Parts: sequence; C-alpha cells; structure tokens
Amino acid sequence: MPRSGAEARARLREAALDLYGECGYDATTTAEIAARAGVTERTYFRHFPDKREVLFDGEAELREVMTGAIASAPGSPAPLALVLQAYVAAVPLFVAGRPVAERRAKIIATSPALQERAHAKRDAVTDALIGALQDRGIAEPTARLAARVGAAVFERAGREWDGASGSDLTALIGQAADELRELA
Amino acid sequence: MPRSGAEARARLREAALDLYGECGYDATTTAEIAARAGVTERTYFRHFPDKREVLFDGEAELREVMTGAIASAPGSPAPLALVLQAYVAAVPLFVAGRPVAERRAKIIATSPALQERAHAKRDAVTDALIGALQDRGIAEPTARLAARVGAAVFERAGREWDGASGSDLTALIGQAADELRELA
DNA sequence: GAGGTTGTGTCAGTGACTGACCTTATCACC
DNA sequence: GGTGATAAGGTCAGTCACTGACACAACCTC
Repeated sequence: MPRSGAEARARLREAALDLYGECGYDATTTAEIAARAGVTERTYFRHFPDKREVLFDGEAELREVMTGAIASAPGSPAPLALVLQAYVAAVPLFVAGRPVAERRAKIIATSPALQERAHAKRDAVTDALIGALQDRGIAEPTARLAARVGAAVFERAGREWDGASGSDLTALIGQAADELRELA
Repeated sequence: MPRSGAEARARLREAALDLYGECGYDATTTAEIAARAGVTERTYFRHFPDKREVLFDGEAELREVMTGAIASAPGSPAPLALVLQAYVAAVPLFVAGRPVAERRAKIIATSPALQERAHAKRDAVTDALIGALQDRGIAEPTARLAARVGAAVFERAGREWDGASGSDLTALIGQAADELRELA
C-alpha cells in the first residue's frame, strides 16, 4: 500500500517525536514508533538508517539553502563574511522550524547518543560550507577555519536567541561577530 | 583472576586497534576483540561502555592537562589566549601519542560512527575548557565562543601538522592564530 | 585465616539493524 | 481497459551490540 512514501515518513517523524517525548528515548523501541505510525519496523528502517535519524530529518534543506547563499553571494566578500551570510540566509528556516526544534532539543538533551548525532549534523553543515567556499576559490585550510569560526559565532547567537524568544536572530549574529573581533 | 584490571584493559585496547585495522571496524565483533585479549565479551563491556570507546581511551588525561593549564596560567590573559595556551600545554601529549594516533585516524576515517564519536570527544574537551574559563571568572557565552574558536584554530594547526611530519605544532598554533586575526 | 573488595566468567535476554523474498498499490503506455 | 514496470510495504530469520543477575576466584586488610 504505497500511498506516497512521504506520508509514512512524516507519520514516523511525528510518532518518534511523540514517543521520545512521552516515554524517553531509551525506553521507546523502533517497533513502537513504527506501530504508532501504522507501519512495520522494517519500513521504519527503509526511511531512516537508525533510531536517531528520525529526529534530524530535513537537514538537507538547511544545507542547500546555506551553500546556495554562499554560491550566489555578489561581489567577493571575505570568507568569514560569506559564512555568516549563509547563516543569515538560513534564519527563516530556523524561525519556521522553531516550535519543533524546541521539542527536539528537550529530547536530545536527555540522551548522549542523540547529542553525538546533533554534533555530527552541525559538523556536516560546516563541511558543506567548506565545500561551497572552496567552490568560490578559497583555499581549503582558510575555508575550514572560516567555516568553523562562523559556526562558533552562530552558536553563540543561537544560544542567545533560544534564551530570549522575541529577539532577532539576524541581529544577534551581527553582535556575535562583533564579539569575535574583540576576542581575536 | 583479577591480575590488575589495567592489564586486561590495555590488551583490549591493542586487540581492538589491531582488529579494526586488519579487518575493518564493522567486520570485527566485540567478542573477537575480547577473545584476542584473552577475556570474555562481558569483560570488554566492563572496561568500555561500547564498541567505539576502546579507540578513545586516555582522553581524560588530555582534558586534565588542558584545564590545568587554564587554571594555573599566570596573570589575566584574554580568553582566547588562555584557550590557545591550553592547547600548547597539550602539545607534548599529542607528540607522544602520535604513532597510535595515526593508526587510529586511519580506522576512524573508515566509519561514520567512529567519526561521530571523535567529534563528540573533541566537543567534550571544548566543554571542559569552557568550564575552566568560567572558573576564572569569564562569562559563559564569552567562554564558549573563545573555546570554540580556539578549537577551530587548533584544528587548523593540527591538520597542517599531520601533513608535515617534521613541523613544530606549537609554532603552527601561533600561525593559525594569526590567520584568525586576518579573518576577523 | 576471616572477611571484604575487585575483577572476571557464565548465562539468558532485549532490541537495533540487515538481507532475501514476496505482495500490493500506482502509474505509463499501448 | 488491460498490462507491465516501479515504488513502497510486509514477512521472516538472523546477527550482534549491550545489560542484568549471579557465582567464583584472587587479592588486601586486619
């Protein structure tokens, strides 16, 4: 009964978010997630490679937006400026995904295994940015340093944003960049 | 037959390094590692919490050296300078561990699961540095930004060092710090 | 040498994940 | 309107990482 594939996938995502939230990550099994989504455990593993990945769906979109921003930036900005522009370009995605992101963050905070995956995902984004910078002719080591530093700046802004719900993430990124200049 | 506990642990480390290197990470089972080390699989899991952790033993020492360096640094250096001093203090450890580190790096490169763990370990070190900075009265957000940026600088230096085997890691850290100032 | 502590063996079990093979809905094209 | 091809799912059987409970042996202390 292949309705569309995407439907089952979405149901699995919701089911996992619910169950992980209600019963905890360790206490829920992949079979339970599948059951709540109305499919088999095997089908779960056709959509997601492991038990954690359900929580990190949609990260590809983020990567595309950010690398696209770097590729299409006008002029020839400095490497770090390019990276920060990429994060600014992604702000709408962060704003849109905020409600889900909060539930997810609470769950992730309860499990080291999930924190590990979250770190890996952030690093994957950073690696994509490095690639995009290189495509603009920036040498690998410089690109890597800029992308990592940019990630640090964004993390600093993002934490501030999480604390103050009414604030403007774009402005916070600018502030964090100022702080970086003070540090260096 | 409890010889000392530490002996079995060391044998397990070597056995894992050998088997992961020869047969690949995925293809070797924890039972095989235990067998080569002359113990039971159960004993393996008494020494290491999971299949990956054997490769990351001794990371606690690194953390202690680095946080110690921050705690005992004279004067009142800027946050980023403190972080870089911590990495410089750890240079002897990196030099001493280089042969094993190379074998380990090759293995890690073959498995996403291991890369994930490696990232997590680096982040754990960074978090420890953040704590040490806070103990010196530096505010959390500043400490976090400085630690992350410092990690980025060190990564840049470390990659250079991996490439040129005869170079001086301490000097490379200084150069990377200069590059950061250019970027920001 | 009695008794606690520590490291290990044994056993049984759970749950994440995989490969192989088979059904069924859906769509394209005749 | 039948007829394949294809994509999504189900079923089954199996492997392996990891855990809890219990028993035993070596060591240390007094």
